[in-house]
Amino acid sequence: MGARKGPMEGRETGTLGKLMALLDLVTHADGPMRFTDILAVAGQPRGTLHRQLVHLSEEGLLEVDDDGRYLPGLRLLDLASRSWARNEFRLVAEPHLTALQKLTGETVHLGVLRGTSIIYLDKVEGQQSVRMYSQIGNASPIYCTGVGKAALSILPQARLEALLAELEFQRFTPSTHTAETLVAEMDDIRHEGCAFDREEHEVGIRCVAAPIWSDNLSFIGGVSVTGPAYRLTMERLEEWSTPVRQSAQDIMRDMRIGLGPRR
Amino acid sequence: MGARKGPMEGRETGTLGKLMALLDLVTHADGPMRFTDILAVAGQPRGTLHRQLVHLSEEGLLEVDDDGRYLPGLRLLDLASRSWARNEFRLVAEPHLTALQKLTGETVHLGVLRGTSIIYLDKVEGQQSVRMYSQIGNASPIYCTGVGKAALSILPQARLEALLAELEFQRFTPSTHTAETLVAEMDDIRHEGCAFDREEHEVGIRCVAAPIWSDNLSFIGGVSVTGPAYRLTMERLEEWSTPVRQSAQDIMRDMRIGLGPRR
DNA sequence: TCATGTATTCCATTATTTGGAACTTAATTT
DNA sequence: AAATTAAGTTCCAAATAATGGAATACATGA
Repeated sequence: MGARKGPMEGRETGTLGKLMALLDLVTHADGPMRFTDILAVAGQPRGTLHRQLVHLSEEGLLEVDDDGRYLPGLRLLDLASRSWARNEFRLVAEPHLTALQKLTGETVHLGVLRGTSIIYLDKVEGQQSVRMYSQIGNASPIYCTGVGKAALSILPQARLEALLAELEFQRFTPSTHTAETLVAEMDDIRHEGCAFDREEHEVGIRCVAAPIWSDNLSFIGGVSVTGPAYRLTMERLEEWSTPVRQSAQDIMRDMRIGLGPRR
Repeated sequence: MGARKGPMEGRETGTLGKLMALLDLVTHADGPMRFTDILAVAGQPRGTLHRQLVHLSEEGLLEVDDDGRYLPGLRLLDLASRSWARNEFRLVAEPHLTALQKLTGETVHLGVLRGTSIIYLDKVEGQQSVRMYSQIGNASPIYCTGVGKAALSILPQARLEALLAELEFQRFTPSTHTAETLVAEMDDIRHEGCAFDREEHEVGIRCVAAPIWSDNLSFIGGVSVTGPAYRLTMERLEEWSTPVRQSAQDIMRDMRIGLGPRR
């Protein structure tokens, strides 16, 4: 296949890139990893890997438990809490998310397109079930979430195709899209101004989402209302598409004010 | 003062250390920074700084807005959400935090000692005021928070002194401790098994906290109940010191089970 | 004790980072 | 519009840090 050396050939971040790849590896694992476990999958020589792990640990990006196993470090929490607290999109959207939650009584999400994933930036639940923070920061597939499909719908054709080419479609439920059915639905979404998730990511969960974007498309996201299928019938979902679209509009309006005249 | 080259001389993390220092600088700033702003404070030559910023941005640790200003990147959120979701201390403690919140009706915090700060790992509020995630991940001073003082109280003398030597005492309220008054209170805390925050960090906020530690002191943290002074009279706080201490005990018991027999 | 799996250190070689200066681009003034 | 100043980017020889194979230390259990 192709003569290129590998995927992501453009990325040249030197030492940092290698260290971040390793950090990702350990962070995305199911549990703590011993040195040998990492050695088996990291494809680095012993000496190199050892020094890299020591450096990451000394910086607090990884931690070593009493058994010498490596796991994600708490320094990441501190860094992320600042990233989150200062995110302008989230700050502007917050009151609208709360209002939408009160109106519908269901869970409201705010997400943003990053690469080929949706990253959730905020979540407002009704009967606060104590599970705060969860979900926030999670990277979810773009092709089977409401926010993801809404985001796709406003991409210009070229960028859409480029993105689709990078996707791998995994089947989560019987309704999960394939490349073909996803493309087929795009026109509907563009026409309606909102996207429905009909149990495409998780059985028993439905959602309606509307896109949010900046004038120059330098960023694209969305807002959604999510809930169990027994409460969120398709009729109810249609009904709520109006307030969801309205929320998206309101957030966009406030962002323009917030940013002021460009320069 | 002393002949050492600088603080943290032991840390030798090469390229990573320099990049993380830069990441911290931008992340801890009040707002987005332009290249020149960073240049003025980073103490790095133009060429070097530029490449570092490009590398951090390509990895998603920083982002560049439409005006070319740098701010914390969302990659941090993804990394942190995994660090948080998998944190064993937090997972074990969670049901106990919820129980304690229900019993007292006030806000419950879980924190862990990291260096000279307390990092908050979880928070359970009553009338969930929608402000989820906030506070979690925040690094707070050790000498004027309940959890911080509780953690200090179980440190062995040598480690306590080493830590105190590194602290700079900032006066947040009229009741904030100085080095002397803090040391003086230690015996009380050790005797009582819990620490009170008598509006030492924020006027109008009181709290009672109990320490949590592992057998070998490889980790130290605490649990606390926090609330407004008008509700949390000192009598009420004394009353709740019992369930708080009990929660700490329960969490420690469950952690030992969770970790299993050491090896 | 010895055997075995695991983690750490060493150091000559190799690759990356460094930083001053030259260059490009954008914004501001005359 | 041209000139001036400021802001950001690129270049490349020298300095520095990362690499990786092999030797060494450490832990565990027969």
